[in-house]
Amino acid sequence: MPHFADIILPVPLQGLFTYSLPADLDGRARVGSRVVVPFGTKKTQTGLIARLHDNTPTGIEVKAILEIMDEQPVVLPAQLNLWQWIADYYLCSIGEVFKAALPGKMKRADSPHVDSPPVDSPPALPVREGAECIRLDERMQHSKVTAPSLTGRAGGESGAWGESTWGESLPSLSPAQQTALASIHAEWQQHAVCLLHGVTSSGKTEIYIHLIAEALKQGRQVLYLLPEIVLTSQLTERLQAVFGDRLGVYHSKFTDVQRARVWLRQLSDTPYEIIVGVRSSVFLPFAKLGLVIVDEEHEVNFKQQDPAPRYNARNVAILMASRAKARVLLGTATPSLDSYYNARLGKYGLVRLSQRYGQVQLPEVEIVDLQELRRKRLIHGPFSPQLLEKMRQALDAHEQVILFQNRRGYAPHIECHVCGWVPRCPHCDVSLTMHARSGRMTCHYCGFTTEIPARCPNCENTELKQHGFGTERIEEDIAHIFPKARVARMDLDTTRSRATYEQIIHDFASGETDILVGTQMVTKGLDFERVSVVGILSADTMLNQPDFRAYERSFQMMSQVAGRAGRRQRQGYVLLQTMESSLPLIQHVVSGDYEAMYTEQMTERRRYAYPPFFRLIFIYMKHRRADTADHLAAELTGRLKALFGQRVLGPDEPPVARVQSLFIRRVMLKLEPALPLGKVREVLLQTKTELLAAKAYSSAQIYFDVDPL
DNA sequence: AGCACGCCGACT
DNA sequence: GTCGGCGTGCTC
Repeated sequence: MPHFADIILPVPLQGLFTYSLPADLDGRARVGSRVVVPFGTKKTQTGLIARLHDNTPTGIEVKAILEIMDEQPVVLPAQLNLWQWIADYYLCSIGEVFKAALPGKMKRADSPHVDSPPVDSPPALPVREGAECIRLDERMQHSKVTAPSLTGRAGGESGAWGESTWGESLPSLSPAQQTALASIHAEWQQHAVCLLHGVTSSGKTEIYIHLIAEALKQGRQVLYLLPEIVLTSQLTERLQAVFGDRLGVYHSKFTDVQRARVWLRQLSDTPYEIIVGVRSSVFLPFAKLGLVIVDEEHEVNFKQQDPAPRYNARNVAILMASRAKARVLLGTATPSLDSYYNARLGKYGLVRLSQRYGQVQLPEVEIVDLQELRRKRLIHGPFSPQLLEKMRQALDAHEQVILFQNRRGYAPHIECHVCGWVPRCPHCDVSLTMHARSGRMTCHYCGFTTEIPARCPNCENTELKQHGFGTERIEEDIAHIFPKARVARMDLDTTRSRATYEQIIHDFASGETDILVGTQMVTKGLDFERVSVVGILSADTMLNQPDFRAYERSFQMMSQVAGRAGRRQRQGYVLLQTMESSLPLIQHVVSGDYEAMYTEQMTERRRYAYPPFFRLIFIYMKHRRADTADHLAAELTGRLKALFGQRVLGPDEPPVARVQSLFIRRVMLKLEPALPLGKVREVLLQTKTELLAAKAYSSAQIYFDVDPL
């Protein structure tokens, strides 16, 4: 009988914590079970058993585990290994991974018992909070379905989704799709990962459905990753029509209880065979993973930005799949340079689908030269005469329009007409964005808001000048220009709740709105049948981002939003407004030439030693005092330069150098792929620990962003 | 990250 | 006289 347990606790501290196992509990202790332990000054904290052993720790006062919450593990050994890999690779603590992985409900010591999942209830159903709590441990009692779990249907109702039913409802494939499907199989003979480069509207989803059905037939599970929740409803409907209740959905707009249910169900004898979810679904337990689909694989959203773990779910999924001997399909119309490079190198298979489904033509893209229009004084607001004319034609023909402007709010900057005063966030180094609807100015970094002043606080002048156009302003202007058109706006401000964005999408899909104005949300893979015109109002806001990926990302966003035009029957029309009409990248968007963009960008990446040729690690430092942040950054840079030489760049200030009253400094590490990461990791963590141990820097924060996006 | 301890400013 | 600011140190 082991006497000690090494516990993972949800704290940003390296390592595990050793507790003693009281005699009355030791028979119940399992690796992967949750425990309640005393920690620090806190009475209780929920942790997870990572290891059981008999090595008496030295030099620390060992406390005893208070309670074991589970009879059976809630985290599988394979998951624990994955957590450790994530912590190592992304330079964070395993406790931070634990925190991100487990649904909140399952991490709380005060409510250790989760509603047991009624085996058949879909997670989307509203849950009666506070309904009778069944012990988690009893969940196994629900799995008295005699049928084999993975090959048969999941759940207790009879017959509705028997094999013949769903087998017959598979969508038929066009010759091009059939060829692609066969090619994917062929590539999978050689490569675990296959990249499906299929133009927008080429029918990738039908191919996915066939692949899913095949995996299920082999008794394996499928993980279908999507970059964003917005996309789940449309897709879920399509998949549910084929696979019914064998499908589970997992994302953050579901309640904790719903997510906990999905988790527990995946541990039961009757798990969902297909999980559709956003990045956090890579943390779910899979006993028999056979296929991972990463849809829109190029999306930045797969990388978690803020709190740690700053992991890339696409890459984690690929690793997971390789460990489970599962196949991976990366699908997109605009591959990330990284994935395309891997395909070119022969690390991934590559399959192309260059025809649109049903012979629909790719949209015609017309460049609108904003410089010329300004010079000739032919444009005042955000709309060119060409765009307005196309919109008018579309509306007259009862067709729809999408307008893409990658800025929310009303006006990104306002300024006193007389003295030049600009309202700024008191906590961050940014100017406030004006939101007209709420009558307030808001910081898009920390959420600070304040009323729009009636007069300049500096010179008392009442004229405040607005610069630039956000989606809110676009929406308002459109309402004036086309008073009869029904306009909707889709951005962070209008989609706070799941219901509202589903409503917006539903209304547009069903033709109840004519014009959809939005931020990058409208560029994602949404299917609308009657969109004939897409307007990209300002390509320049994307192109001018101070980021080496700005062009790659601009190409992706513009190509994706262009792909929303003319999805059925007729050719769509895209107007691309830009100040830099002669830029090669703009030409590549017009000609839909991914290869040209790839070749051009890869030349730049190679020349300046950026990914995919080099691996990047950003080291961020934050402190409430600017001088301390500077000193720390200088000290860290000096130490790293001594070890890594030319690979260290900086320190510099990120584009927004102060957020939430903390000054931010940044050091960039460019590492050649051959460099062993284990050693680098050790050195970085060591340096961090040493610097934070110094009294001057003890209240600073240091963290790493590995493979930043 | 929390959380408590501890040492200096404006308040009933 | 004390409430409370956040600097400092610790967590098996």
